[in-house]
Amino acid sequence: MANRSAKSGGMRRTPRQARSQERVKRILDMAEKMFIAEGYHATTTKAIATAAQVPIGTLYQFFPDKYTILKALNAHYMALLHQQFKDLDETELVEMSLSCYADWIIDTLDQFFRDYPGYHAIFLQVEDTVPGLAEIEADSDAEFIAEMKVSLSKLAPDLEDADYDAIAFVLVKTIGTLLWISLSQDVTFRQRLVAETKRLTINYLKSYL
Amino acid sequence: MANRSAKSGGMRRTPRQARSQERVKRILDMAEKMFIAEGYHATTTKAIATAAQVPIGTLYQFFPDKYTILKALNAHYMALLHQQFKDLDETELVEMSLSCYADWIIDTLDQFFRDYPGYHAIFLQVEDTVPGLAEIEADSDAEFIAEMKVSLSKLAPDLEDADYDAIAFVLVKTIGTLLWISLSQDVTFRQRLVAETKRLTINYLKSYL
DNA sequence: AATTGACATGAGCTGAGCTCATATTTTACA
DNA sequence: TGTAAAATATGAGCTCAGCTCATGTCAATT
Repeated sequence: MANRSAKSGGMRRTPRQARSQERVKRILDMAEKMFIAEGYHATTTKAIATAAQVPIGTLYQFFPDKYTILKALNAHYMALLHQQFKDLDETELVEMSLSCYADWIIDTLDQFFRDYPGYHAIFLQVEDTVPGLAEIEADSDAEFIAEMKVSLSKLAPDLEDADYDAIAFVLVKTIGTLLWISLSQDVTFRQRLVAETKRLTINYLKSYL
Repeated sequence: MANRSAKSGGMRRTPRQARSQERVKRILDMAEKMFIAEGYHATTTKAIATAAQVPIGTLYQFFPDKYTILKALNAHYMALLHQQFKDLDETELVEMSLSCYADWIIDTLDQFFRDYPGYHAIFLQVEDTVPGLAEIEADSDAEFIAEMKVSLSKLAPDLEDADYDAIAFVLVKTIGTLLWISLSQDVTFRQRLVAETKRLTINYLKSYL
């Protein structure tokens, strides 16, 4: 795994000596393994320190808090992902069609998720701050999806059942996400996002007619 | 506010007597206020109990844990949202165009968010399990958006700057969300979702040409 | 060899979530 | 109305996770 000790994001003290750099690396590696295996919340800082063969005090000498360990892992994964996308800027972009560009972006992200399953394993659990809340929200979405399926089959017949499943799933998740995010934007951009959500939705639906 | 005491989702004991129902209502009302004002994590169960003028033991007699209080609030909001959508099924759906349907769905959700700002206030903070992580992820997305903006302006000139901003924002968030969610689905549906993401993206982009 | 600053250590502090033994109130029914 | 059973009430205090800090050891620089 790549050298992480150079990263200074939020760290309390940057390890200068070789031995402490080694220790920081061990802490991060063990934390990653344990977050994947047991989950972020179930993994205690004491357990990380023990697994990394480091006293708890040493861990806190470098990391001000438990969060920062997770943030360091996130930064690491994000750097890996950025690396994947750098490749395009190098090649000739101009000759590419929009379709190709879209394909390339999506395939690259999809590939990243498959290459680094630890990213999903860790941050899926982190999302679930409140044990069971994510599941409940998924159930709630499932209801909306089921309702939209019925509406779609009336508004646009002649499609396969699997199509309605896919379309309703995509729309519920997409619309929900975009409008949710729009709430954190300033008014102007917020209204634009609502308009864009409609545009996105309508053009997607039209492609099925 | 609507009667919540009837909800039994995850509650340890269903209050039968009027006095305890009143207390449960007070707990939920105070919890909601405090979650909005101070945030979920910063609000302690002791503080909720004190504000609701109820001993801590009483709170835990009805709610097995702090999470369940939040889940009850979520269920309440989701019920309100479902209520909004029920209206459509009543009216004649068949005569509606797909465009109208999309508009209606999006406007309704947008209106819900405006009608109940507490929902966003509470669950935005809950998302931020790890203080600052959401911000970091937003920053990371901002980088991707900036890069995509450059690519788009090369692939599809003749658009306003604000257009590139909106398109890149929408695509980064949408593609990221859909592919992320797809990881939790079974293989068949997962592949379908990747295909749908491409379809969604391409049709949206084409609408700008 | 000495001085300075980086590094090491783990007992123990803090405070949040939650329990449980005991007391009181309400309900059910003869 | 009396009484047994069930529901409700209570808060001191337990557990345990995150984190601190006083006291030391080691490494680098002169």
